[in-house]
Amino acid sequence: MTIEEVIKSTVKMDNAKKVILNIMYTQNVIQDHFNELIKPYDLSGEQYNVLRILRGQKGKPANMCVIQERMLAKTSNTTRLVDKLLLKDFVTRNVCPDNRRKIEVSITEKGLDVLKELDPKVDEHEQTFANNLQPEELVFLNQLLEKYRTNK
Amino acid sequence: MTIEEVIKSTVKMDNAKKVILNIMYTQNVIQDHFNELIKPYDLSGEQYNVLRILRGQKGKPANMCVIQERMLAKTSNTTRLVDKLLLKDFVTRNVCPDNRRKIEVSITEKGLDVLKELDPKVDEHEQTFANNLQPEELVFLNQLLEKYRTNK
DNA sequence: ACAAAACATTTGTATATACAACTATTAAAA
DNA sequence: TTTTAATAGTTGTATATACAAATGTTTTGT
Repeated sequence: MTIEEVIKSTVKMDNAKKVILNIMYTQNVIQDHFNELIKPYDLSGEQYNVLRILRGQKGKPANMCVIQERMLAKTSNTTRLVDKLLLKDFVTRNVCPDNRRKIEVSITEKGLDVLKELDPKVDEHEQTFANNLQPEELVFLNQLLEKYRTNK
Repeated sequence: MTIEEVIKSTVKMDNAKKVILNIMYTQNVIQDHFNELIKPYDLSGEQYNVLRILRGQKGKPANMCVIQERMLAKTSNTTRLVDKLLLKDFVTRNVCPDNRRKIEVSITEKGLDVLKELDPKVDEHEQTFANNLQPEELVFLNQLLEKYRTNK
């Protein structure tokens, strides 16, 4: 389905406009698909993202600002995302003893278990889309997107 | 900047994962850039989107469900978006005389004026990104994204 | 040592997203 | 014709996004 069909556009668009819409819409499609996947786990997409970042720390706790800078949506409100994860016992939160401005956030066993259970489903989610392209096309798509973002 | 640099990833990712992150992140970058652009106009991105759809009707009013299906984010709450636009006198809203379940939404002169003022800035926004690619690359990027979405 | 600046995080407010429940109206079935 | 089902839109609740202001802590400058 072309982007014109998706938004039922009557007028002709130039490629600059089409690319923007295609990226915005594709992101929406991916996100909707992913939300279906994690819905039974009482997690939002961004909460999942935070858990992934914490697991990536390999035992080392992460400060709020470290989490922030590793997230895709740079304007997310990390405090409140961590609040939600705390309520579900997926993370712990402690004041850093060396610098009391900082907060140390760590993923719990329970959090790791949820991620482990989700791992194969997330892989499948990624593959479902990726399978539509040839391996070389995937590489090229990454290159084009990175080039498209130059200086932004 | 590669997507690994953006999220400061330490571990190696396969291309299926990279593409998802690249699309999600690129969408974020585009949106942040666009939000900067419309901030002075007291419009959100989705509100702007609704106005664009209404202008595309060329005088003919649009029902709520028509607006809904033309939006990129298919789960947006059209009622409340139109509410906000009404408060700013950018649209009118009337019950459809033929079918009282339906609502007819139209863009006002004031709404058209805002769009007209924004048009060159939006074009520039689109070009800023598009200029990073060659014309053929733009075409190819569109094709890859559309193929990537196959059956979704 | 003290004030000012920088830093890390939290809180408040408005809007948006996601989704389920609800109301009203029209169309279809019995 | 009365009930049932389908359709169109609204409202409620929880979460997320965007951004500014506020709080508390540490660092820097004098």
